[in-house]
Amino acid sequence: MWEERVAAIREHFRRFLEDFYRITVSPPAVEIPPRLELGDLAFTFPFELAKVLRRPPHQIAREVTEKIGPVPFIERVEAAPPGFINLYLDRGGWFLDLCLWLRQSPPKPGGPKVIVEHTNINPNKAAHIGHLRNAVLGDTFVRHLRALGRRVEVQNYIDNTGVQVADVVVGFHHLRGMTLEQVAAIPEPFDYYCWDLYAEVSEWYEEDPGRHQLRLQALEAIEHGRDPLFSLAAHVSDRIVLAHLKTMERIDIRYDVLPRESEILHLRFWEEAFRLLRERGAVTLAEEGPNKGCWVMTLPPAEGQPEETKIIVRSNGTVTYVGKDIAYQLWKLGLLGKTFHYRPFYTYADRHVAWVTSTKPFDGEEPDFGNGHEVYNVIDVRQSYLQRVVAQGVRSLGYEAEADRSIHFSYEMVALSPRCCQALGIELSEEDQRRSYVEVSGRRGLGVKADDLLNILFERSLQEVEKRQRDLTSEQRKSIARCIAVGALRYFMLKYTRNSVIAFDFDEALSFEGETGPYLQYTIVRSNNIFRKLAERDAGWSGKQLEEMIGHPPEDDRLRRWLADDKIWALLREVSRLSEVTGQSVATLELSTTARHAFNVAQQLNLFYHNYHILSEEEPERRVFYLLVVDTAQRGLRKLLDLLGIDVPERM
RNA sequence: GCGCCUGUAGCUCAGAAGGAUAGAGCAAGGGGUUCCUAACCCCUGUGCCGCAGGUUCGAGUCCUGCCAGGCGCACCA
Repeated sequence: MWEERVAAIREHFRRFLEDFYRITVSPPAVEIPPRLELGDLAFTFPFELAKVLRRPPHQIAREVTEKIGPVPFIERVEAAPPGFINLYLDRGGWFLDLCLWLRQSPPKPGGPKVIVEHTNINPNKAAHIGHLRNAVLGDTFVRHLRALGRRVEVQNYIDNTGVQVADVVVGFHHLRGMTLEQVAAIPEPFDYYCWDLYAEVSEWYEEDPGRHQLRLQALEAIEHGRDPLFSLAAHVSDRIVLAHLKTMERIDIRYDVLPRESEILHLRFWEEAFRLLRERGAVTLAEEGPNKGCWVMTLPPAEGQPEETKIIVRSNGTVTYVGKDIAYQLWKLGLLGKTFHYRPFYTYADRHVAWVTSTKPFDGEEPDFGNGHEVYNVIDVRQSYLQRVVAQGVRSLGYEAEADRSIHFSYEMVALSPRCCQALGIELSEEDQRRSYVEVSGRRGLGVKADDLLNILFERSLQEVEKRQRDLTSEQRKSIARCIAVGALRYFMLKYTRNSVIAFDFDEALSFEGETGPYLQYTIVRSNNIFRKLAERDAGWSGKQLEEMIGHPPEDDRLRRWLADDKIWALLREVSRLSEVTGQSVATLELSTTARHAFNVAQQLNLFYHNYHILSEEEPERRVFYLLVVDTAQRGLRKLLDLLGIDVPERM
């Protein structure tokens, strides 16, 4: 509700300025004053107008406030030195509109399809905290888009034929000498087993670099379907993908489709893309120089820089990673002219199905994936260069608009703080000790596994729940603890801006106090108890009283008087910014904006809870008003938590 | 060498598209529960906003230079 209203106010001022001063201006920028005494909105245009009109800003501000007359949604307008114009909202009308707005049902999905690709973990080891950041950002972004009524498809790309899987296959076959049957008999958690094996293989290679030959052989066997390595690779990657899906399901993250490298290969996506690239001159065969014999793409030169070229096809005829990625990106945009078949891979607890790509038609109805109007790739910042190359590939085929709609949702990595390394018993080199953080490395087995972190969070929250909820069953307490663990984790991953490196620290990640997920959950649980107690104590309470007050507010000026209380108004105004803030989050891909806003609302609601004792309020109408304030704030906060993927338990 | 990012309180981080007195959380110290859950609330202190110039009525925010740190720039994925 915020943006339309503010737009109307700005437009009102724009018209006034044009009529009154006979000038042409765009709607003036509006901001929120630093303190509530200074109003709810503020203009600074008098400072700019001062130059044009050659008059002091404060004089202009005073003149405008005197002459503007009634402004929609605004109760009064004041000029403040040295030239601000402060607007005070009509609190009563704003509040009632907010109550109604929060009762609207969410928009139905429609319009052009948006594809969001996230998670993309190599299927050769357990997921770690870095992957959690990716998945949480991606999933939260998806929730934001859906809340805006966008039609969203969630993809999780699986590189099941790459070196990382090959390395684990080498580990099983050559290092361990295990057969497929023996590997299949390894008990869960299989992804943990592979985590260790992967690190072991990496070390084994280093002892004798000649062993890298085995990796190449494995890659070749996997690509050409030669057993036993091919079946081993399929077993490893399928089983680990399943483990990843289950890990992510623990934090309420689901996927629609898993496009796999193996099908991209077998359906010859690259060959088709290569044909297009050659036909349209996007890649050229280098006849001379160091790249002789390679097909290269030229990147537009940065100003004053020499032209850059990127090798797409090696001189031995094999395609590079970027090349394959361009083919895949073209498919996502519906520009390849080829597509996959699909079969169900995993059914979630809520019956939602994650499909996986296939080369053969499915015996039943196949969904239609890909062909997105807009594509977001959630990948960490280290891939920025390659993502630029991919977009350039699309662009050089002549798809300018599609390249612009190929968006890299980049974010910084999760690293390990020195304290965290100590806690994990990791010995650091002298070089690493000097750093403020150490990069997570699957190859070195350096990292915190996602499931381990979730398990610790669960245990910690269970301890807290057990302290407080003695009368609940063990199952109920566990369910609450799970909910809290998810809230803590997701908020932790979202509270930082995306280009801030998270130096992972157990103390911070496991905190349930202050700016944390559990604080947000607790705020709702506690305020919700007011309504529960009310229902227990007051037989006449049905909740209808709230609707009654919205539909028929007191006819005298009581509502006005109640809302004159800045402590209450501050809370309600903050809640009313919901759509503006989340819109900002989507526009800037900065989801921490939503997270922090939710925290602000929670802080204000806690303050209100603390300062006003609602159930013992004796004046009945005022009590209903207080209840409506709590209800409104709670609805707003719940919407925000939905966007963050944080559920709220009944008690905690 | 080139490109991108970061530098704000003891620590971890926010700082609306330049605006009014630079904020949160944690940590430290003190206080609050016969009451709707103390996973809460209140009080207390700390800032050459990396440094130096510039643009502007106004700069933590924009520009230039420098310093420090991180990441990227393969016929690896």
